[in-house]
Amino acid sequence: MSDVARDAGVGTMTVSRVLRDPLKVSEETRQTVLASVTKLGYVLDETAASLSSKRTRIVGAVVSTLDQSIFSETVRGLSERLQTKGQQLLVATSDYSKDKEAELIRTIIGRKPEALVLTSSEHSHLAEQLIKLAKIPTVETWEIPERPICACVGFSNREAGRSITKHLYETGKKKVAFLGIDRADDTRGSLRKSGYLDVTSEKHEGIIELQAPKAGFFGPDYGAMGLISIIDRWPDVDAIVCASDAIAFGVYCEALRRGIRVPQELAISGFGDFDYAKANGIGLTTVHIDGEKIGHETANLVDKSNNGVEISGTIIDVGFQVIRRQTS
Amino acid sequence: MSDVARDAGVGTMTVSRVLRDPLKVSEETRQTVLASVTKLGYVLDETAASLSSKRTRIVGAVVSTLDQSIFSETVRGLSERLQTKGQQLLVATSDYSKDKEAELIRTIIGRKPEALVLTSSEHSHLAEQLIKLAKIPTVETWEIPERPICACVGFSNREAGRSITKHLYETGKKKVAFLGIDRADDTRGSLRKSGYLDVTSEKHEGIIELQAPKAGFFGPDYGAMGLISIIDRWPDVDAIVCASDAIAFGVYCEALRRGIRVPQELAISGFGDFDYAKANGIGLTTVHIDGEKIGHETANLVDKSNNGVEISGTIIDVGFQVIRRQTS
DNA sequence: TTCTTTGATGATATCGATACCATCTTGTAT
DNA sequence: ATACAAGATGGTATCGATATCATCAAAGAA
Repeated sequence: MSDVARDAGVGTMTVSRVLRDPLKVSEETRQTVLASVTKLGYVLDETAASLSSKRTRIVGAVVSTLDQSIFSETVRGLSERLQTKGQQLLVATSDYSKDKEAELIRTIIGRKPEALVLTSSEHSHLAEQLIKLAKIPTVETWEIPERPICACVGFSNREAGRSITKHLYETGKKKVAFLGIDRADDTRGSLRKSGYLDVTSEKHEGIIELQAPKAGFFGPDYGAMGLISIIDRWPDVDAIVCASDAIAFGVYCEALRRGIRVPQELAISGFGDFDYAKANGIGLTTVHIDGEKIGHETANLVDKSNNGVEISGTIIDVGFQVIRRQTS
Repeated sequence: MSDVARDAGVGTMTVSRVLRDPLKVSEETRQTVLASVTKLGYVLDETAASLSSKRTRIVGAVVSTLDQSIFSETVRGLSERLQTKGQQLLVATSDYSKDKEAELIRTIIGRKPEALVLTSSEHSHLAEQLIKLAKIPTVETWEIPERPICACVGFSNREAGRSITKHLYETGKKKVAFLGIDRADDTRGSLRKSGYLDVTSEKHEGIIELQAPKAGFFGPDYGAMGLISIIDRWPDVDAIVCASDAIAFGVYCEALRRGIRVPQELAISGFGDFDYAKANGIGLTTVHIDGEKIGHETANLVDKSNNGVEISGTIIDVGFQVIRRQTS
């Protein structure tokens, strides 16, 4: 920066102002300085700026996974909107592990982010402690926790589970099963299951929870496998609530292969409403979640917080929507 | 840090060593210091550390999109492996725009990343200039550019386009069309088209390139729309090479709805081999790319570069694989 | 015994920007 | 003509770690 200052014949503070707060500098000086900046190809060092100003302009995010489109829409929405506010996103993936999440949070806190975004709603004790100690505004997403750490943007996974299950019963189905993946630290998944149980409680039609991910195994594989198990154990099941669209997709494809008529013989519902579920895809009955909106609302909260607004306690419910398509 | 030093009764340098290079400190002192660290909940300030040591431990990545699983696997593989080396990933999405990419590169360079990863293979002049001036080791991915900026990890999209087109002809198809999306700055997509043209050149069966993304329009929608256009213009087309799995997916679903028999009446091929294309999904004939491997190899290169190895000129070809499934 | 080596530790300058305060000019009100 | 406000600019301490060099003790070699 002092090179630029020398070249332009001004002090470093003036250069700094031109780049950060141009209106505080006279039009003439500004032009001279900008000329030197481009001439020398100077790029401001944000590392030094962060240290000095105590504004890092970094927002940290720990997401469970980026593989399924489910969170990547949120990440995109978030990142996109943060960029317009001059903030940047530091992303890490926890693979649905609370311990890994805590470790990542520690690392990220070292960067002194101005906010932290999490896609999980339950955290290890260590993680919560770290966040509190660092006093970083935090937004939990994709669920509304009973006792949020700070703010949250999400919806009730349990209520969503209830709604979609009710829907299947309302179409006249009698034996509705649930198919999910049993991941130790995936609270949202089990909340959806709870929702299913709320509705089906006494009847207890059938629940299959496949073991946690095997290497090289994907949503559709679990769906195919799950359908086989269910038919095997409860031949009279006539509808399946799946914990995700990816699983539902597998169930649907396997049903097609076996010549099972959907939805006449078997109704299928998913969760998330990804692109392939939509009308021009397989036409899957599912629960629509606006992942991008979650990202946008989160970015708005972060921005508010940066402007000095206390966001702790804020709860934004983006809701969900049961969408009936051809599989029910 | 001086708080910790005081609490432990040592100098700040000793605390710094305990955290960065524990072997340089005696066992006893190390324990005392670590005790103070946990007691005070101290987390090292990476911002200050970066400024002082000139090692930011940040790697920047500008990806075209995170929506389609296509790049997110790469991002995951990259991020995962970088984390084990103590590096963190700063991600930004360019939405397939060269100008936006250049702008993002400028912002990221301000963070003084130790390496830069790009998913596009063609860049604006400004972007290349910035990278060269900043002298940041850069890895271009998902293609092997004719004249790489520095290093690259990818494969030949054109060759892949050729292979999949050949495959369709070899199954006995006579009229093979191409269906893609016309995005101004998507070089990889047009390389695949070139590959198709290499094989089909004189016959020129038919090419449909739909207009660039409309809001709320997704891969499957383009596929459905594209199939209709193709049938309309060239009723005798008996195979379609799609520029992506998402498009192929839309074509397949639309074909099902119209009662067109796949592959007897119409063969369909995709590109990418996403989860839903696999055996337990729709069983799509496609070109398999190991996105995660691209991420891993890229991380390895970045690591080498950090250890002083000059990576400029390195070309890693991860290849591709035509996979025949039920749609051809 | 003396000299050298090795390991552990500390003092201090430094990284590159910005916060804060001081200075100086110019314009306007009295 | 004087006083004062407002705008433009610069000097310097500072953010919190680390690089570098200095110091000192203990161990081993001559």
